[in-house]
Amino acid sequence: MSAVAKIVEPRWERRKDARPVELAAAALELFVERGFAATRLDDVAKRAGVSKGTLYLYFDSKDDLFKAIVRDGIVSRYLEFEEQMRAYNGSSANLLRLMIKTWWERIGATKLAGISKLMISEAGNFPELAKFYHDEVIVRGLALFTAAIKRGIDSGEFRPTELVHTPHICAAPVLMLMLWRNSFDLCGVQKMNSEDYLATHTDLLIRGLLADNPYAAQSSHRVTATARGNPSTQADLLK
Amino acid sequence: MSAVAKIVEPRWERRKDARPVELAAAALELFVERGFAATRLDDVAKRAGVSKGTLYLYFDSKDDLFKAIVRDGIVSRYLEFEEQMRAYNGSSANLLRLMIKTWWERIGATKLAGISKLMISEAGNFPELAKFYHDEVIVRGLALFTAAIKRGIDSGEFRPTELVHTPHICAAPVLMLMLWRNSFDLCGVQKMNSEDYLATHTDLLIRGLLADNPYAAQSSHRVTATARGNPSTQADLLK
DNA sequence: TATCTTAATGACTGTTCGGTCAGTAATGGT
DNA sequence: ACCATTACTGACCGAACAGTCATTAAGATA
Repeated sequence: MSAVAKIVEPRWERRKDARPVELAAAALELFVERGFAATRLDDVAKRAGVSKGTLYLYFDSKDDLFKAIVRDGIVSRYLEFEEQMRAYNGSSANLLRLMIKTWWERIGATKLAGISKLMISEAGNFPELAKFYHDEVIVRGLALFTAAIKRGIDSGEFRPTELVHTPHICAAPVLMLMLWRNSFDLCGVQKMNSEDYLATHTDLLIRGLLADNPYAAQSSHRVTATARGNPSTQADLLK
Repeated sequence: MSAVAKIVEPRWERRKDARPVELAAAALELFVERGFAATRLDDVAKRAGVSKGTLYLYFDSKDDLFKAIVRDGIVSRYLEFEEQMRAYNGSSANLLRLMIKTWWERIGATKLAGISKLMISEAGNFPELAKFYHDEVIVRGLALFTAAIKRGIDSGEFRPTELVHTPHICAAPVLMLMLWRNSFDLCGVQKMNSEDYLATHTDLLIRGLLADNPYAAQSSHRVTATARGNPSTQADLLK
């Protein structure tokens, strides 16, 4: 009919390497939005730009897809993270700031944050996976906080504190923010300002931990005064 | 056949009033355990001791059942709670302690705590319900914390603090504990000690909030020393 | 250009589960 | 004791969806 040369688009491309990660990314998004059971694999495939059959070339089952997302979603990033924290040699208060900041930037603010919502929602249906996540993600994360606090206590910067639950308390507000952004934040409710929220948390936390000798009191003032995003302080954080 | 008088058990009883609450209770348990979509209404009915048909006499649909649970699960308890907090006239630190303690006893430690997990999981699928929950439960709860903190600041007991996010930080660890007990706690992981966890949280929080003048410093010491379940302090909490 | 390998498709199947309704029996009234 | 009312049952239906597989075509090889 037309004299114009017809560019024939191929109906699909072969992209053996890219498919699994694209499928996992699409699945994570939908699982977090709708929940595991309520997500249809046809929709996952569609979002990844393939057919459902393709999904089954790379994952054995819906469960397998879920497990794959959790298993290699977070664990991989830990080694580097742990090393970085161990190498830090500023004050313990600033180490805590750095940890929370880094956690937020590398995980909390990304799509990966949805995994924590997923695990909480589905722990009952995947007990062995929940155990894995607990041991490999939660416990290791808490250990970092424990080490940082202990470091502060040993140096006299922090007052002696119970070390079993305090790390949980350090993490809880960050986790809640991650959950919030994947639930209420989506639905017509005014959004949370992550930066201010975390600054408030960190200030309150450090103030709660500091020993109250004259030196600490001075330090406490400095921390409070510079907490709300003072650039020089922010720069200091990265060593 | 037998000479023994046969007691004929009725196959079922008419209990028009009890059914809805029993069904809602059974549904809440299963929704929290397995998630909304993964829960079969046959199982809900079975756990409530009725058939699926009966469920549909009292609830229009699965969605309706879910909404009913959320709507009249928590809201009803608020008036009394709010009044109690308004009437309190001890120190603001102890008001905060009382709030957290009461929240935990009345909701956190009960089956109702599961509702928060449910709402977080299902917010994406029920946006209007999430909005309702946000406005009627979360905002009102945060308002109580806001009022308590403001009270402390006005009296000079607490240092001046940002009031938008701080209430969230007060609530986050309690909420996390509620979530934890309905997810990881179930699955082979060592259980959290709620009492100690909350004591640690409260101590840290109050220490973070207190103004650091001589009086506050003294008070701060007292708080830390008596925090871990000192009976006299615990008794004082109830006015 | 012809041939071969295999990534990708999408129609199909079996099952699960939300929702319905005709029938049954518990109970209150007379 | 009989009837009228209605709470409750459970077999049934149809839609939705996880998982399969025979077929198609992209693109590598020579």
